[in-house]
Amino acid sequence: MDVRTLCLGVLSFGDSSGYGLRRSIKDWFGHFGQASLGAIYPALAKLTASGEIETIDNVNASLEKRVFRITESGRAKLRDHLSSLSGQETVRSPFMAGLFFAHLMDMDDVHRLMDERVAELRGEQRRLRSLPMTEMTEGQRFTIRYALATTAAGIAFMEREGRAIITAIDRERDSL
Amino acid sequence: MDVRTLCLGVLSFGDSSGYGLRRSIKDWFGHFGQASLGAIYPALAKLTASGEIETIDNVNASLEKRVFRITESGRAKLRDHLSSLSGQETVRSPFMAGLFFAHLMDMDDVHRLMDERVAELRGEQRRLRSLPMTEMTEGQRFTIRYALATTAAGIAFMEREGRAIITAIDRERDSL
DNA sequence: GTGAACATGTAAATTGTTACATGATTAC
DNA sequence: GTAATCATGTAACAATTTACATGTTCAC
Repeated sequence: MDVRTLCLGVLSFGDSSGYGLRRSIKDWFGHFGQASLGAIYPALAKLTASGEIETIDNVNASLEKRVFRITESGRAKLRDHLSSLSGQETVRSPFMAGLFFAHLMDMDDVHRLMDERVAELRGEQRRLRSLPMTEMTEGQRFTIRYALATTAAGIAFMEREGRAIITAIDRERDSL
Repeated sequence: MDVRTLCLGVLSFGDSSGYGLRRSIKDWFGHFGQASLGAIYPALAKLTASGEIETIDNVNASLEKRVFRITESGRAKLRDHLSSLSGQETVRSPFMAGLFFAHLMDMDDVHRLMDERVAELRGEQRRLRSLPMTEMTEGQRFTIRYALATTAAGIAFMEREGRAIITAIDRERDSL
């Protein structure tokens, strides 16, 4: 899902500003997509140009804030995108990349990388658990439970094998 | 990890052609990174220009094949990259995106998406299990076991809740 | 008053995908 | 002979990150 579709997705639940979209994408969609502000604003410009979203009148004149609303045409486009989705997931994991090459790294860096990963996983767990599950659709809850299941598996694995691997890598290095 | 570093990573284990790199990245690194041919060839050109890799003499003259080898400078650069890695992982999951918006989709598409996801997970499991674990370093084995743990959790979740969610979404839709 | 968070936008640079274009080798 | 796989490379296009540039509002 690209940034344009991510924006349409958030807006399908309610109006938002560009800045608000960044928060929403991070908070609600963090487990399946991400977008930075520098990508969101141009995306909103394109969506406006193609009539998929529109700006609604600004109540607060002092604060320069534009609030966007999805149009019927935008909803149709969102539906279109959804029907052509695939089950392929892409993962970019600097953590695993590092460990794959742990034999080339300082032990301190390996250690730091593992600590950071555990912290990330716990943060992700916290984020997912803080989402308002009761107000969500079945599908939304499903994705959160799915993400929680894999996150929990990651944490469990790190707790089970994290400490041991550090000493194992260290031992292995001595023997090489 | 960008494509350049991915290429250096493969080459740190042995010489390879551009085409061979694509296979290796897919087969060994599929759980933490990916690269297409259209990205690999330009990356190799840049790495050659900066002296991080070099072409070695071609045995077979009829087949237009260039074999690359990492240089000492390339190994140093790889080490540099590795020491600045972070624990943050980015996931792009059209599958979860789709389910998050399942209330806007055709039931057929939801069904297909789930089938595709399970097939992907099983394929990933097969790939990971077919890797030559005994010939690997501790760190490499760790990443594979980690990836297998999260993949297994995904499969288990789908088996446990996959069928139920389809009927739940359908029921929910009727009630809206 | 000061720092965090809110708020918008642009631009350079990089990065990457997909498709195009071409041809050899291998296994059936 | 024909399909799959091996093999290289370019180019158009799309997408994205990071940094720059600016200003407001809110809570302490």
